[in-house]
Amino acid sequence: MTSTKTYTISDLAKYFDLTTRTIRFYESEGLLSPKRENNRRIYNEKDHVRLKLILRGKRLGFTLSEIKTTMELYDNQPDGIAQLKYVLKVIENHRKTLRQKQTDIKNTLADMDDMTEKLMVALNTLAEPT
Amino acid sequence: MTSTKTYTISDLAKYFDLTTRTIRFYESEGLLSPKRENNRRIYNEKDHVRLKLILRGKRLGFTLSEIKTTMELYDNQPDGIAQLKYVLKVIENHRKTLRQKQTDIKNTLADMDDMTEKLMVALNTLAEPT
DNA sequence: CATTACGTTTACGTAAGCGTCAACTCAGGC
DNA sequence: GCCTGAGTTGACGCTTACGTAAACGTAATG
Repeated sequence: MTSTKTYTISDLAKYFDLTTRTIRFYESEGLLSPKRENNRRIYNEKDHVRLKLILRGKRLGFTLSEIKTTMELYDNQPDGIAQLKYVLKVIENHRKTLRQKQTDIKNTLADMDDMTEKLMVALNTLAEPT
Repeated sequence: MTSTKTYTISDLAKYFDLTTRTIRFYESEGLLSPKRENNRRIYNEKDHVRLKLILRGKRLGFTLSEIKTTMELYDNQPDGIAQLKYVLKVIENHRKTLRQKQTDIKNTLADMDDMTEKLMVALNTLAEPT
């Protein structure tokens, strides 16, 4: 038994705090393709993971079609040498994008630290008048 | 002389690799408000910095209205104690969001490393047949 | 059997982020 | 005086990522 856990659409909706509408939309965009049982969608572990990855991608600011392209890239095991090299290149580009985001975050956090300090000083001088 | 460098709209467009349309759009959304000289927009250093911050926010996946709200928060020095505490709270929330993004990036990079290794192995076995 | 809960598709609506004319102004060069 | 280049304000169009309502099916429950 390879742990064949399944989920209904509302199971997933609750778990990820989404609406069922959203999940169906992701399917219509080709990001998910669950099995059907008399027309009801049945999701398995793989679908669960995919949805998790979709949301992670969204939090990072990627569009659904970018996320789709990436997942397809990872899904299809490339066969030829050219294919393999191509995928490696694409991944390297993704790495660059993510590293850019990392420095963006670092800088933003630094700005926020500055701001926080100034605010704390202002708060202290207001809260403790001589 | 406090270095009063100024820019035209196309100066900024070139520098940040945007269209002038985009810059005007940001202004119409209240994110920029350059001086005018006989109806021409004149941008100064502060505007330059703001635009840089806008783009950084965009790269991190924030909407323009989120970016606007944040910049307004940072611009207006809060006066009352309640105001100060409120701003500190908001900043703390932003920090949480950014930290979430940081772990998202870390996980994604780890996934990409896994993928890269598999691809390299496949590439080697293809490139060096016994 | 009627209700309730949960699911389905189809279709229209909307906000965000610009692209793309159109129609006009204004300063500088020849 | 005319052209050209750069700037200006509308206004319409398009895509993305869903919300929302309509109209219906199915399964379990009292």
